[in-house]
Amino acid sequence: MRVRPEALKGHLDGLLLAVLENGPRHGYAIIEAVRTGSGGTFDLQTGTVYPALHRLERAGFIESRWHVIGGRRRREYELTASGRRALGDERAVWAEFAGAVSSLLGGRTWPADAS
Amino acid sequence: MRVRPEALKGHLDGLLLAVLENGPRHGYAIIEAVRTGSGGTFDLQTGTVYPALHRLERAGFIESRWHVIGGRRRREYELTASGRRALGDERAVWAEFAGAVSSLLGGRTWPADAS
DNA sequence: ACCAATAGGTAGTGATGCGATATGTAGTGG
DNA sequence: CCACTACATATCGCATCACTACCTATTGGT
Repeated sequence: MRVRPEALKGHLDGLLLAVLENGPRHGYAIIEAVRTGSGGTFDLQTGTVYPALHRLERAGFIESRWHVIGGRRRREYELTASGRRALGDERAVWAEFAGAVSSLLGGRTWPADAS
Repeated sequence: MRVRPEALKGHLDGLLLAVLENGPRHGYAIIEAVRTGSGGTFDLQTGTVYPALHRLERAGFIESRWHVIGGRRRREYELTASGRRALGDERAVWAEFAGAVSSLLGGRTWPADAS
């Protein structure tokens, strides 16, 4: 993780949903997709991802099916229709959040220096 | 707060430092600057800001001085040199973080750059 | 006298990502 | 046959940190 760990709080679910938008994946593959897709910025721990996946499944945003491939059990997660809507919401939230932070952080000294 | 509260985690300090870059402010004024500067997205509570300011002061990123203006006590916070460096770090961290999230979320909802 | 706005503050809570740890299979090197 | 590594899933306790709720106090308007 090249950024402070807490920074991800509140944004993880959206990332996981976005990865699953490109087709079903199992946990390990999701971790890799996030790592490569973020250019190495996010290197999630399994203790981060699996609880998050269970949470998303309880919320009805993803569904899972067990597979056994080469004697190795895999649980594949897939976006539900509800999850697709949630992803849309996440994108809107992110756009507003990122816009607000960027405007404050990068914002050149706006003239509202009221005194 | 128009975004989920947890979303701010890990990014608040940078916003406060950025506001103080435009000159010393007291707590209430900081809250207003964040609200207007974020276009209303971030409406911070006093219980959010004051502990954060104390934390930043303990870390040496800001300094405070008491004033009494019209019988009302105000505590004005000011960026230190160390805080200015920290703000630079925060900006770099935010750029990397936002880039990674945007790249994963895919939605090209967020302006590519300035220029 | 009362009340809203301003101004500063603390305590407790809850959500959640992380580190550590456990379990198990499959393949490789010695 | 054993050690080791990579793959794969899972759980638990911890620490962080913003939030809610609450408190005190002054000013100025009604």
